[in-house]
Amino acid sequence: MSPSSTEPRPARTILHADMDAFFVSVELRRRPELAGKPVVVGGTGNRGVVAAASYEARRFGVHSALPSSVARRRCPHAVFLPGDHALYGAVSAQVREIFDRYTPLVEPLSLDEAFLDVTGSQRLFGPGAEIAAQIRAAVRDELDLGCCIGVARNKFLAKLASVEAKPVARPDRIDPGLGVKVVEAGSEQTFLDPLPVQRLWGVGPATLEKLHRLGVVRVADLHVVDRTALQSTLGANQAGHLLALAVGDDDRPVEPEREAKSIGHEETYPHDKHTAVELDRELVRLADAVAQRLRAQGLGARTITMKVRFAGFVTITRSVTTADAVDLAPDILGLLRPVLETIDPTPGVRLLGVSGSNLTTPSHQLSFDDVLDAGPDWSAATSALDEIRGRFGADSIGPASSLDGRGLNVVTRGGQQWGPDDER
DNA sequence: TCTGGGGTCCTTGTGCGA
DNA sequence: TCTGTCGCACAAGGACCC
Repeated sequence: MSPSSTEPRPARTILHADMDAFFVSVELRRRPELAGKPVVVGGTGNRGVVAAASYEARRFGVHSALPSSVARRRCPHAVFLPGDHALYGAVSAQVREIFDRYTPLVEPLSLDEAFLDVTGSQRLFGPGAEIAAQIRAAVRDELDLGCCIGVARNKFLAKLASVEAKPVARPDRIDPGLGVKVVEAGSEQTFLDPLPVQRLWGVGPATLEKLHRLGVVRVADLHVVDRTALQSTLGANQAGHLLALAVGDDDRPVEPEREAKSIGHEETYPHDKHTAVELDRELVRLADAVAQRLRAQGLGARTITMKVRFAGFVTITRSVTTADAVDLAPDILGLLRPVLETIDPTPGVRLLGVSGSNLTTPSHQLSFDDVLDAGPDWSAATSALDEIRGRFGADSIGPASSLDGRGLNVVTRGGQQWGPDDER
């Protein structure tokens, strides 16, 4: 037990801001004629998924992560847009500027969500609910976008509150929602108890199934469940986590700067790949993309992981850990090629991925012995590569062995992030 | 209906040295 | 020398999040 757990914690005021159908709302700013219509942003191919749906599309059961093919069936008259990640990133930065006016403690969760700790801002701007209203007004007036904000004493409650503040699409109408929802001190349990248990952070389909078997359907059920059974079903860690959330306990701080723990790329192909030659070509592109991002952040990876998803959706990962961190594509390839050779591609591979973890500073500085050794100087060649890409764009140059007549680099953010186009 | 891409965190199993 | 155990690091996979 840490000393702090026996002392009363200072009360905090946390906001969770969540943009309304963010990607769709950004698209509507440049295509206002689509306002009021079902609009879906996401993968356009048959293997894509929905990234965002307008509330008009949600009335037909279209939601994020739904396969695009299903979305088209449910709402054939919707307008489907491929998405523009670069634009969303730029608008997200503008939203962030508004948040920054109210507190330096802003923790982005994604392009369209953030936590704000406004505990120290209230003397200047008023209570949390007031700050939330000011932020909403600024986002609406300056950026022509909607957002909902939850206000509570911690991140977990604030996030739940923002969901309660959101508009709701029903088959016959769209309820506009509260916009701002405050969970007042002392009312937390009344707020939590009736909620379905899957609203707790960390309860997905698998955990929900286990909880249902224990008779836990709502948050209130966690107060009376047999704790031994809960622990043996979920493990002590997850059981403790859920019991704490069920009484509204969450002391995680708002962290403005979080360091990445892994950097990776993966790609689903419109048609399965069946040969080692094809997979090797894809591996070259992925390794090059990951290496490029590692170098851009001044990092190297000690662990390199390859992910393979077969036609039947069975997914395996294989990783290699080295003493020295790598940030060059040839080094990553050198580690992964022997692993790839153990994979039988004949059943069909639908996805290949490469990621680096155990991130640290790279260790490819050449020693005198390396220079004497007549091997290729990948470090110098890669620096030149990065410079060319910096000046002429990411597609301007790439490894020749990755060429197959359809472009040089992997599809990165801004491309088909939500699945492949059918023709690719 | 058939499942993206970017991540994080946790659990379990295994190998190894003390 | 053999065996058991403990702690640690790593590998692999699962679950979850947006």
